[in-house]
Amino acid sequence: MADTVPGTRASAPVLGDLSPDCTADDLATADDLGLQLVRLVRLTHHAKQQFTGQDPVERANYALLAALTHTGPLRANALAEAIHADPSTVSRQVSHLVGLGWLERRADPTDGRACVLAPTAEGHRVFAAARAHRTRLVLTLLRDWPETDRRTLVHLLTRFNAELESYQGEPE
Amino acid sequence: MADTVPGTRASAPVLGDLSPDCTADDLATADDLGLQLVRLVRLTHHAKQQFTGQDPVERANYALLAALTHTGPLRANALAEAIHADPSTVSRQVSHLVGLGWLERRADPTDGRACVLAPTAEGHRVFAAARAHRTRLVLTLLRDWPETDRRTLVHLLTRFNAELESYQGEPE
DNA sequence: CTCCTTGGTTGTGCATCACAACTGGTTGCG
DNA sequence: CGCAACCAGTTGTGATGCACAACCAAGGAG
Repeated sequence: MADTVPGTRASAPVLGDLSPDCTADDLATADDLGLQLVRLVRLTHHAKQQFTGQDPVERANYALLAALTHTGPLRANALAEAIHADPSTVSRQVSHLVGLGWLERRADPTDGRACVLAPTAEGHRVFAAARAHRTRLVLTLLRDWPETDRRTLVHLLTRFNAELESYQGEPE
Repeated sequence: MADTVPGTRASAPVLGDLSPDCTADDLATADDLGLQLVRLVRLTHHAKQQFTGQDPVERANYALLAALTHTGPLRANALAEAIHADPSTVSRQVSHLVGLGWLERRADPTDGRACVLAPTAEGHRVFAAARAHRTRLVLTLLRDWPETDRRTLVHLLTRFNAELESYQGEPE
């Protein structure tokens, strides 16, 4: 599936100067991984598109609730940073979720201007339901996989995410 | 990193009715995978954001070129289907790429109204460069990984993509 | 009291994309 | 031959999601 088209891959000429100390196999692996990552993003995007409307928790809102349930209550700016989003974006989404009654603004006792954000009981419930829905989908997709493979994928993907995340902190 | 917040996971009560024949471990794995997938999408999205402008090949254009170099020349509709996008979107993007001289419209000999799309030499060159750039990034991210792990990740991710893709064809 | 810092919100504009309506070439049937 | 159904592709329109920047408001230092 990778390099059936001549002149396309051009590994040697184009990629040859990437790093002196990596083999052609290394390059091929990295190249494939890039390919699959792009494909995954496309596929998930498309999947989200299809489920729009039927799932009550929109994608972005989901990220907010997930972050808050993971780390506990956060201030708006901290939340924005946690999900790698702009504070303005988070602000609007928070307003929305507060309007739905899924999120609660509590005054920070230590700083009057700050708001600490936390999911309400209803927020927790809705989020858990959405999460279950997602998990159900994953289970369906992986129904024929041996458990070890699933675990391995999770493990490697987690590590990859960590690499990516830390890289974004210091691109150098 | 997963379930440190009590009351959040709620695997047993919430996810208990997913499938009778899967263990709690299965659930936890699937749940984690869902989490990591969402995280990955977010991270890659953010990364794209940062590189916007410096990379000459925009994300969508990249997908077009990738599909064409993979499968060979395609008609517009076939291309749209290949990348899971709307024909209208593809049409505009194609116009853009043709304007840049990276894509070529050839009349289909078998059907006068159809256009077969193929990258130009320059298109191939630009795409290869972008691809090399991406590969370089992946190599950097995985520089400390053993090669076997990289291979395993690619393998499992490819399979996962295949599952997802075929699932989208027939959601039932 | 004043100025500066900091947390958060709103204004504005851009980019992406899908749905739907439309144009024009193609083929089949009377 | 000519009209009708059809199909490939394009354009109009609107929705969405997001970031940058300007803007308020609440501390805190002097």
